[in-house]
Amino acid sequence: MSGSKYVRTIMHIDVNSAFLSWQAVYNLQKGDTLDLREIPSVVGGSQADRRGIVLAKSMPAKAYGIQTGEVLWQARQKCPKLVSVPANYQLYMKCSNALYELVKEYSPKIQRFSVDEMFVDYTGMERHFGEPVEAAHMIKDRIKQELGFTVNVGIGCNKLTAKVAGDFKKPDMVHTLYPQEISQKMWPLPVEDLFMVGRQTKKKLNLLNIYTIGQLANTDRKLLNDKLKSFGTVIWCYANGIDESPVQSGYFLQMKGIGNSTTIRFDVTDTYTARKVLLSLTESVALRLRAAHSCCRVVSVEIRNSDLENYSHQRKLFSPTSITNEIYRNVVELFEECWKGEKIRHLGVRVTDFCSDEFIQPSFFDEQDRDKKNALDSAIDDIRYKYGNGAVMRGVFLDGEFSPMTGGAGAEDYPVMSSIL
DNA sequence: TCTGGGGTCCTAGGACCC
DNA sequence: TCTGGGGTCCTAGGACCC
Repeated sequence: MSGSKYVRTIMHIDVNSAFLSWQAVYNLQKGDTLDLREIPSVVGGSQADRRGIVLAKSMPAKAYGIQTGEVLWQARQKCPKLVSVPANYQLYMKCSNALYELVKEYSPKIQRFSVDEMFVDYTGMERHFGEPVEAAHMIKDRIKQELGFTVNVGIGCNKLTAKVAGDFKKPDMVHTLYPQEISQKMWPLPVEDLFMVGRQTKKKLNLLNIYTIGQLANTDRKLLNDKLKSFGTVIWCYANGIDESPVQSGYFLQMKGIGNSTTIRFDVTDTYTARKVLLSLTESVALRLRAAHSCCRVVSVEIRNSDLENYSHQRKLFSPTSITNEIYRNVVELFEECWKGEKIRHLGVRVTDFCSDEFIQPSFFDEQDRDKKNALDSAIDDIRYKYGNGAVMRGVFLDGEFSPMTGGAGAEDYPVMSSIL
């Protein structure tokens, strides 16, 4: 009966060193004899393209003090024989989907939280697959045997505690964090181990003499609310293991925004080149928007300059659209309004504030050939789905300097949440 | 010789309305 | 010449997540 002691049983499944594990499994299947997981190795961006950071690391690489997000040349200084392999996002998406398909057998309520994490509502499933810990081991071992990589499974009675439990000792482990275990298992941890407590928040909390999750849990809630506003209340609740948010199965989740951005191989100093990059980004963003059967009401452009400073400009549209050319026209205007003329390292395009594409009321002021433009876009989309993104491209890309479409996962998009609420 | 790319949510300040 | 106040919308920026 212990499985029904609590109102809910939630599991959090987290792939250990996801990108690196997946790459290792793939390479072994391809016939490689070397297992990347067993040597100091990282999945990293290309240094030549100025994307040289560590995206994922093996356990032996971790032993050298190499961290995710670190620049590659620094990582090499820590470990000269470090092996770096490029990222293959399509492969990772396939692995993620395979994981999802397997876990789906154990509950109808699964929330994909990122490419390598998901929440499973196991409430009421005990009669099919046994007690939570038993089932968690079964799921974990099946993933290892059938898919070839390891995961951690955290079990709690809400998403927050399940996620914290999943972060306990790795790899290939099952942990629980039930209410009566919170003070013993979670409170001694440093406060920055709590979900949503990043560098800035850690600094602020330390100034209040809060160093552990337990100290945060036992701080006056009003004081936190004064110092950190509503966010103070959120993390106070988390520190006390309080979280009522439901596991939301994909169908109910709505994308709030779609964006693509890219770091350019060289600093851009002229409008013509910037426009080409922006067009390439807009093509993928608009394709994804249409694939989601949505229109957007807000368009925004982000610039990162060579000093790594970011700024952005956004605009509310007169009427919603999913037409590539309309989005692009706004993108260009926004860019020209906000660019300060410095060297550009990185550009981004994002659309937000969605509505369904079914019943768009064309405004009187809209261009009259909307239907034709929509038809053109969907014809191009069809060709791209059928023959690949390179099958149709704008004339400006013929010189091959930039890809005609930059970024985006396309048809496999699923909502990703950064907040569990 | 140099820091990615995909997201969500919150807040502050200004404009504008009543 | 006194100088309101609540509410909403829009935009920019920052914090956090993976």
